[in-house]
Amino acid sequence: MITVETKILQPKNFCFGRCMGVLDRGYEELLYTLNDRTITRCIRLASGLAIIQVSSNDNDLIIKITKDVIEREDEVACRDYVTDWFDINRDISGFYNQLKQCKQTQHFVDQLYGLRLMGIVDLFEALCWCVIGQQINLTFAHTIKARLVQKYGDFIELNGEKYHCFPEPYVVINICEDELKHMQFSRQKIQYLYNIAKAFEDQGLNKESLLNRSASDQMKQLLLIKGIGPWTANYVSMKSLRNMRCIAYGDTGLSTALHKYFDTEKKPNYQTIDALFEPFAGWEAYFNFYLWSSLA
DNA sequence: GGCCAGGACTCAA
DNA sequence: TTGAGTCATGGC
Repeated sequence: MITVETKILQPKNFCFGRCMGVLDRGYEELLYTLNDRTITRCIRLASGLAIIQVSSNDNDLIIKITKDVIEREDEVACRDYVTDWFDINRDISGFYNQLKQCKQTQHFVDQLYGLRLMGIVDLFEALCWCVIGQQINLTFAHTIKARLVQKYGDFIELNGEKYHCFPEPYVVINICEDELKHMQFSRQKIQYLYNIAKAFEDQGLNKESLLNRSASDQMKQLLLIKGIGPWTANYVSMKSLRNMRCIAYGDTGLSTALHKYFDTEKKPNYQTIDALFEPFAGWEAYFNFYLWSSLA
């Protein structure tokens, strides 16, 4: 194993610590570890698995890459990964301008300054994570995800520590149902996970082809999979496909935040939500994300 | 013990 | 197209 270091210039309106905070919510999590202002995780490159350790100084994000062999394209791929993960290449000053116009939420600009819409780069992982988290509490959702990752996710070791990736679709398809039941996945969730994995393996679903389609086509494509409903399609569009015009309608956290800041009903309907999001046209996903983050 | 949780599905009317 | 029932288990 060898290690090389590369850097990304931090954009304006960026705060590494705040971004890290989103990842550090006290849940059991095998897909990354946080310590000493560094995030470490395993990622899957075209040339194999790599470990990246992301930290920051005043001007840059610093990425240490550890891998058996590191070519030039691996460095580029790692920088691309982190750029996507932290949503680096987006100028969010337009969002902040809108936020300042809204008296109920203008304090977010200070409270959450520099926070980026942290992504889930791997589309398959994003979809599975949504299904796992549907209608169960997040603590338990993390627990059963960790069981799946620990048993079936590829990993590499660094300093005696294992770093896992989320399992690939062909792996998930071949896990027997009893094993998933034993991990306490419900029958419904098991079928939904199989459906997603089959869409990737048998029907050629992948992130690159989806990104070549319009946002509404992306939604239609995702909703064809049994187990993917409006909430999941919007969440994944926001976190993985990076469509900034998504709202997680029906989300309990979103309802809680809107009730808190705008005195809506406890579960506001579509019309109410759309009206409140209207000033944030083009930044709906960020507004949604900031509303979530403000509750943490 | 009861209600709720980062929902989505089926089925009836 | 809308509403009730179902899934399924941990956290509080």
